Amino acid sequence: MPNGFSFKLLKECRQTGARLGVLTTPHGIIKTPCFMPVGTQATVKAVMPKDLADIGAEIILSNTYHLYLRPGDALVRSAGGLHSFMSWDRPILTDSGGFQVFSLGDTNRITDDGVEFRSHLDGSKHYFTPEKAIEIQENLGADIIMAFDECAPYPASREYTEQAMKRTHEWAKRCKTAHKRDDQALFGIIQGGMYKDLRLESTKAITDMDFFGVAVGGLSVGEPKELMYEMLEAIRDELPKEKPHYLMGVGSPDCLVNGVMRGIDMFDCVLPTRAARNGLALTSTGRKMLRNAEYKNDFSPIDESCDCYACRNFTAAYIRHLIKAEEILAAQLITLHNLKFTLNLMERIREAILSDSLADFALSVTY
RNA sequence: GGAUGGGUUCCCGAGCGGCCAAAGGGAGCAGACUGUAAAUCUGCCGUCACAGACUUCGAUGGUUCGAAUCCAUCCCCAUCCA
Repeated sequence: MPNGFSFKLLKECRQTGARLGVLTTPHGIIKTPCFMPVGTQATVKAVMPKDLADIGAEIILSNTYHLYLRPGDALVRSAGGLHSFMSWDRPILTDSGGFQVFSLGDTNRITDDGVEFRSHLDGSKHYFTPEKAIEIQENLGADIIMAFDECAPYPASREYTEQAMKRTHEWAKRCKTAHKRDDQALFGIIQGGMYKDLRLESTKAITDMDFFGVAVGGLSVGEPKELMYEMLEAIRDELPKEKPHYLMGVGSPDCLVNGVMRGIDMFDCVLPTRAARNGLALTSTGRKMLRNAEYKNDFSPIDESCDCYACRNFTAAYIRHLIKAEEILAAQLITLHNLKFTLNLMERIREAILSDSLADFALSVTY
C-alpha cells in the first residue's frame, strides 16, 4: 500500500448495490462515487483551478502523453511536479497515454515491448513502453497513475481484442515492477473489448496483480450504451470489493448513474468540458444547445435548479449572445456550469446511495 | 456636363454564351461530441405539389436553338476631369 493512501467502503445501496466510499490520497480525500474533470494539458480547459475547487472538484485527470510531448515531463518535474506547476493542490490522476497512442491511428507500430508513435504536434517519432509510461508519470507526480494499456477500438475482432488484452496484462505487470514512488498509487486497467469472457479473464488477471485500484478501460469507445452496461455487469462481482473501481472515459449523466449502479466508484470524461465549449449545456431538464435560436429571448438561467455562478448571474439569452459573438466567456461559463452540474449529480448519487434509493433516483436521470 | 469602372441569390464576392439555382467566404439554421490532435466537426442554406418543376444575377427591349454572361436604351453607384 502506497503511503498516504487508503480506500474505505462506507456503504452499499440496498436497492442497487452501488458503493459509497472515501478515497484518501496525499493531496486530500475524495468522496466516491466521484467524477474527475479532465485537464489533459495540465489545465481543465476554460476553468481556473480556484473555480474548480469552488464547484467541488476533488480530483482532476491529466495526461501523460500530452505532457510528455509538451512541455516535457522533465520540465514538469523541475517545476516541482504537476500540482505545483499548475497550482492545483488537490489530488490528480494521470492517464498513462495508452489511449492516446492507440487513438492516433495507423502511424504507430505495436510490439510486445512497446509502441512507436508519431507526435500529433510535429510528427516526430517516439517510443513508449510500460516502463517509460511509469517513468513519465513519476516525473509528473500525480497522486494516482495508470498502467500503460492497449485500448482496442470498437468494433474489434475477438482475435485482436484478445491479443491487446494479453499485451495489456503483460504491460500491467511491467508497470507494477517499474513503479517505485511510494507516494503514488498505481491502477491496473481491465480490457477485453465487448467479449464477456475476455472481460472476465482480464478482470481476474488485473485483480490478481493487486494494484491499489482497478480501472475498466476500452469502454465508451463508440459501442451502444447497453453493451457497455452488459460488460460492466459481467465483471461486477469479480471486481475486488475493497478497491476503488474506475470506469475510464465516462460520462454523460445517464452513464454515470448507470455506472455507479454497476459498482463503479470513479469516472472521468471530457464530455462536460468539451460540450460546453461547443455550446451544449447539461441541465436538470436535459441537454440544451444554447446556440440555438430558441434561446435568443430566453432571459432565464440555463438551469433553473442550478446554483453555479453562471446560472446565478447570467441568462441563456446572454450566454447565447456570447457564443454567437465567439466570446471566450461563453466557454468559461458553460464549462463551469457543466462541471458543477456533473459534480452535483455525483453528490446526489452519493446521497441516494446513503438513503438506499439510487434506483429511484436513476429514474429521474433521463439522458 | 465629360471619362472610366461597377450593379450577381441576406452580406461580401467569383462567374463573362450552354456543364449555372449560379464557386468561395460570411451570416443564419440544425446536428454530433464519453480515459481531449476539438473554443472542433458535420449537414442545410431561391421557391415548390422537391429523382422533377418553377422564379432569380439593376430595369426594359433585342440578338441567339440557348443569356448572369452579347447588343441597345434607361436607372442607380464609385472614382477622376471640367
